Amino acid sequence: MLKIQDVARHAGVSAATVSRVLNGRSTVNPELAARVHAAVRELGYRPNGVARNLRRRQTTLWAVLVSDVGNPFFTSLVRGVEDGGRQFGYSVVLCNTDENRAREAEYIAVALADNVAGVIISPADDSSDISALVAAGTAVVTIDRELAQTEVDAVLVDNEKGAEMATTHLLESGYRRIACITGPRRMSTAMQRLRGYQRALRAFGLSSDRTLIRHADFREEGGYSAMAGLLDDGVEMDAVFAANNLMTVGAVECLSERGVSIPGRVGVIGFDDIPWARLFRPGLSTVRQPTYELGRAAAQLLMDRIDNPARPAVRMVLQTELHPRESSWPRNL
Amino acid sequence: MLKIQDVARHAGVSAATVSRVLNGRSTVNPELAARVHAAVRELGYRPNGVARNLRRRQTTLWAVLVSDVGNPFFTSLVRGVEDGGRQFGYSVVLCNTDENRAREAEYIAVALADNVAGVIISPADDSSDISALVAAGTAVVTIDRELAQTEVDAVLVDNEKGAEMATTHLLESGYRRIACITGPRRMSTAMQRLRGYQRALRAFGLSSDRTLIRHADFREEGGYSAMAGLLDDGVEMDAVFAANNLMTVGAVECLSERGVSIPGRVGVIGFDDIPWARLFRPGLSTVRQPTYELGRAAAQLLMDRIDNPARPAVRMVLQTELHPRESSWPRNL
DNA sequence: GATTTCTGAGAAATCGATTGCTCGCCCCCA
DNA sequence: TGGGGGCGAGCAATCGATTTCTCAGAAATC
Repeated sequence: MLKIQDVARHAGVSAATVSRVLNGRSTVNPELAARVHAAVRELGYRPNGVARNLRRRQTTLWAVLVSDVGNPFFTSLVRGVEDGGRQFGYSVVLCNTDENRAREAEYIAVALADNVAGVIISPADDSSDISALVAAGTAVVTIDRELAQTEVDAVLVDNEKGAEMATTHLLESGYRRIACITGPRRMSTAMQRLRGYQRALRAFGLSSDRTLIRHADFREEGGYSAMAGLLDDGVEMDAVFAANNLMTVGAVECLSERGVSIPGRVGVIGFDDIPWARLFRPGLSTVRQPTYELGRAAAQLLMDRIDNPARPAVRMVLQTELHPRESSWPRNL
Repeated sequence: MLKIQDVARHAGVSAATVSRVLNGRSTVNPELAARVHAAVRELGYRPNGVARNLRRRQTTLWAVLVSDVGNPFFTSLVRGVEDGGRQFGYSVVLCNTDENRAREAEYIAVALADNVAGVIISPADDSSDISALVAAGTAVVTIDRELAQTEVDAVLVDNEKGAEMATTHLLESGYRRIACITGPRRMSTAMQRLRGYQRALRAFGLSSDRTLIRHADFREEGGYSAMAGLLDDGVEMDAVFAANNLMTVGAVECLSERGVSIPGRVGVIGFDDIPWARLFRPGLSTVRQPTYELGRAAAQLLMDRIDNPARPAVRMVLQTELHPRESSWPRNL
């Protein structure tokens, strides 16, 4: 591989000048600059990024930590981050944590060792430890989920409002005994969506019934077994609100397997969209989150933070959209 | 940030010794080693990866270039690569090329500048230029698609066989006028799947009819308009084989929009699985590719290649699986 | 007991770019 | 004409770890 010295020699200037020409940090005699550019072109020189990173004490790398790109929610979010990153000249290192605190800690250690310029993280739970990043002065943006302790930039959706919309939609469609399958107690999104559900019931003059509420793990199996539990317990219900996409799918699978007709006997709505939900049988009603935009917004915030480490933390909240489909078809009242 | 010198001072040894202890490349007096370890623990020292990378002239980074993680095929594949990479101590930089040669070239340039240890690439087309990588001695594995010119490791699926299976399945289910919506002519997968389709017809004693064959772009819109074209042209057909997941979805959308019943009037089967295809209306028949395994295999091959740059190129072919569902329900013969 | 070999630790070079410092040169003004 | 100021280019230090080289002291051999 060629080094800057080779270019310098070829152009008859010093390495410093080559560097200055390539980085444009200071004025250089146009004639010398032209010679440098010519030399670069002729030799096909490409600066060694690692050396540059060492000297600058900054890389052009971002780490994005999510539980699993396999979840369409994160797929689209990561894509948003990547597009944003590319626009600003950063590459994105993909880190799947599988909601595992140890894995998360490991990736944070790698991010620190590799001197990444910034980290976008959807914390495994509300007490995930990002203090090492903060201490090292690495730019951090949390996304989708909130952190209890630390004061960092956050990009969120209005979970409470979205869940309220979903539940209200069911209520207005004539459903009255609405079950709620939400996520783990230690996850901000799960609790906010539960609160939205309860608020909608209250606003409708209904009291919330503990037996209708289940906490699962935000995974397909979790949704499936929570649904199975509701059925097995003989809980009286005519609809279910599932607090994320995978659990919605799990719940639907359980219902179809047991021959419970949707929405005939149980109406269904899920938080977060599912790709091609309209092609499902029945078409699944969902509350769509702006997943791609979430990623783009996080990228923008991270960039801002890198440029201005001192600015106060921002909390950005995006809105959801109701997509009613057949699974929550109005009841005959 | 602490440096190796600080640790050395704290432990009362030289920096070289600290390095040797941490990397275990040479024997060190156990007592000194213990002191070093203690110092590392007490200070919370973490080696600077960038400096290490510069000196070693090797990073612990892989780049994975795919057209779009948003496509469930690549999502799962990338996840496989990431899991494999993590196992071997590599982080994965995600690069979405959107089938765009310029974008691809850009990412290759970045990979080169950043000295990544290896690249896993699904080339945008069969003449994508990876010569710069090869020239620089970077380990490369192509995945999913083949390259016409270069001799590099490749992980593929048996596209021809899979397409043949799909088509034969339709034939055996009583369909006779089978349309084929395949991808661009410059993509190996598209051509192989088309050949498989034709082989199945031939084996069944049917000649292949040019009007039944359409080339689209492997995207949802492409599938949609190819399907629309077939209908608008009044082509006589009773089934359609779509050569990838997104085009299958597009074709199905077109059919449902126009009220063409599946499989009543047109049977459908698609190459490559779709998440939750069984929940679609109707359940979509597919040929499943082992996407995650593809990624894992590529990771393994890349690792092998890094360890042994001289070994001859390997071509690994994985098999597909037929998943018949309602959309290709047997015809009344 | 003297010489050679071996072991292991420290000193210093190295990876390749960036950047602070120095210095020469030119311009301008007194 | 001499001195101050400004600009631009080169030298050399620097980023922080790894690794080669060197050398002291212990062990081994005759």
